[in-house]
Amino acid sequence: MTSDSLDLFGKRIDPAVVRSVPVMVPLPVAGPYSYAVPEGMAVMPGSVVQVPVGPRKVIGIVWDEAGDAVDPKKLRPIEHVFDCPPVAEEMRRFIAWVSAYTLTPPGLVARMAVRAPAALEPEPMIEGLTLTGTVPERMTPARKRVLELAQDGAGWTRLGLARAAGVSASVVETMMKQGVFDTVFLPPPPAFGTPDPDYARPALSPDQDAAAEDLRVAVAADSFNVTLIDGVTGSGKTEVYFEAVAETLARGKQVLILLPEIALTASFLDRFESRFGTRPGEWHSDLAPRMREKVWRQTAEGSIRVVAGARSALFLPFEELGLIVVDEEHDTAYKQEDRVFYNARDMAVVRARIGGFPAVLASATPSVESQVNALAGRYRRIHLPGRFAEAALPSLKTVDLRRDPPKRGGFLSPTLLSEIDRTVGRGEQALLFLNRRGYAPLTLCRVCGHRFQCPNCSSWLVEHRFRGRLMCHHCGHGEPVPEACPECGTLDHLVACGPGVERIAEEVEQHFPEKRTIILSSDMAGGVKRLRLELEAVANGEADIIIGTQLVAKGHNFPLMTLVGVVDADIGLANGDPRAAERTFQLLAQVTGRAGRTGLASKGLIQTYQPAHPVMQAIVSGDAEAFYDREITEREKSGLPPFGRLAAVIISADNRSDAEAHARGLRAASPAGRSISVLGPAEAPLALVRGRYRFRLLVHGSRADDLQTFLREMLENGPRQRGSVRVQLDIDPQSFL
DNA sequence: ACACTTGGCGAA
DNA sequence: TCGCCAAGTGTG
Repeated sequence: MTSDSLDLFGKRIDPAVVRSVPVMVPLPVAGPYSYAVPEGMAVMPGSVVQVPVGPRKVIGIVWDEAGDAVDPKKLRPIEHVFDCPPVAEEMRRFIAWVSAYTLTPPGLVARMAVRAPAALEPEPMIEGLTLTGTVPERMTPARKRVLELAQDGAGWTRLGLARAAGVSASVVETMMKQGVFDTVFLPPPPAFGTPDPDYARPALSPDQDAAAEDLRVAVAADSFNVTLIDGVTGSGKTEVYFEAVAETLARGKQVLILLPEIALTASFLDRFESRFGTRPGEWHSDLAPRMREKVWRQTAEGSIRVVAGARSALFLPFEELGLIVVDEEHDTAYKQEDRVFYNARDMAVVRARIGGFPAVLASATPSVESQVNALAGRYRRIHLPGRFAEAALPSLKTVDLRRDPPKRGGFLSPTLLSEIDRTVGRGEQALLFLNRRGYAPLTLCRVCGHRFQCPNCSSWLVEHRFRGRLMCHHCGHGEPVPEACPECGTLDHLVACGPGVERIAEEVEQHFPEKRTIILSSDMAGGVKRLRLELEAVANGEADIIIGTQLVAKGHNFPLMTLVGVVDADIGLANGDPRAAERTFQLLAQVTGRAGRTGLASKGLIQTYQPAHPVMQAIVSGDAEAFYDREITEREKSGLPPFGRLAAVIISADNRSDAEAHARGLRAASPAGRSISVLGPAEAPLALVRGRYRFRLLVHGSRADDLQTFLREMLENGPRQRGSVRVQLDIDPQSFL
């Protein structure tokens, strides 16, 4: 090969005449790479292709604009164009926007849109049968039945026909051999039925009907708008936004319903089915690979009209999306905190804006930022005033733990215990809520005071008595509970401090030994499947007293539940998180909302040391508006999100001392009023989880060269992308509208 | 992201 | 001097 010709496809070609296209490859690089298009290959922007990168092959998307220019001699050919609909222009713009906003290399965002590799080729055709007109050599009753069924036409498979006729497969086989049937190839049947907007129109209350009409208007406008719909749990938000879904379907467009942790909300699929006559397409992380492919493909081809999915469903290749609903919009599960950092609720709004269609955010306890957007008029607001039909709101009271303390060694106050007694005595269910897994959140040695700490991340190890282990809830580290203190060697002097759900269960069993007690905790053995079964068992009344963590706050319906006791409402109020009050309010409102859904009179008792705290006041009085107003004012005062400017930077480097050195330089360069914190790789995620920082920076030690310049520039001009440095905005409600 | 190369350090 | 592993580099 001479230096100025290119050995492409075995022919020498003048590089000047090789056609090349930009291809977005799934690598953390600044832009698309250029590839040669072999003669006879047809590609267009959006085509999904296989290209070589170094020694491996990757899936890429043909892009619109070229990246950095490259020496034509380096061009390598596209190896394959997948036989699937090209990634739509809307989706490509969305990918580019998300990349810029989250400061993630575009290739890594693009990768999320083509993550069902086998779906890129058409689904294999199914072998079907048609009648040839030939009659069987001997007519038997079985053969006759088969023939009769086959008359009515299309789409029989060998097995399906045999089964429908009630004969064995060999009957059909023999008939085929005799030439009665021809085999034809049929397209595979759609994995999901077509939802019918008129299947079961619900009976709505006047309030709900007005809200539904309001949403229908928003959908009918056929343009970008955002509606925030709120109302207490049980007020019928789902029924109302289903009407927006129906309207969109009637207009021939597809719908995406985002749900947090869909794996656990089977009841949602049932509700959808009873309204629309069929289940929606499902999309979440533990979907079987085969189903994943089907859903991806059929969403792209338009045979799936509605997808209910977790946050990653935002990147599905809808053919003609016309509405996104974000249910439980306040839920933190919408934040993806690895690789590409994004909040699916915000990106859903962006997706809608790019597509020019409406978005609906629904929650009984909206996030403060959505509240702000509604108040500022950027979002339309629909409020559902009360519960529907006979369902009464629980009457809520605080229990002042200072005046009404539990017995020594216990965590349940006499007031709460006697209320549990009364409730289960009537054959109803009581839920005790405590957002702490395990037995005790801290273990120490009574002799020397040694506290068990995680070797990786400096948080306390949580005792799990069932498993006999000490676990780190932050990084997953676990070790057996030792018999002797590792510090002073004393035997049997370890003491558990504070309650976890296991310990509350122990206390409950002491008081109510004859009652059926169950713990519902996300880390119980048996995983998601078992948990789903247990939730169902509880709903069917197979337990009297339920002790649950956070997950019981999430949308499950327990018809017999008439008492909710919050064991310690103050958890999480004093952890330095600027959103602590908001989170606590949401959690308490959601968990107390579990009671009384089917009309039985119900109660909520909230144990707290701070009955005068604004959160407790708001919960007990039901005055959410006042609480939000206060929260917003507080944030304005403190300059915290969503109103603040850059508050802090976390540097997480492989090498802590490198990070410190960078930070020293940065502090010198930083404009006044902006603080910078440096945390090592282990501490940074913990601080982020606690929400103390608005900005994060993950710096990979080996690529830190540009860090100094990058950060200085960012502090002065706002975020930009550079190298492999990644920055995430926590919340900034104005910047994406 | 991932495969490959480089360079620093401990054992031979 | 070798061999190993962490750090660094390039991919079209």
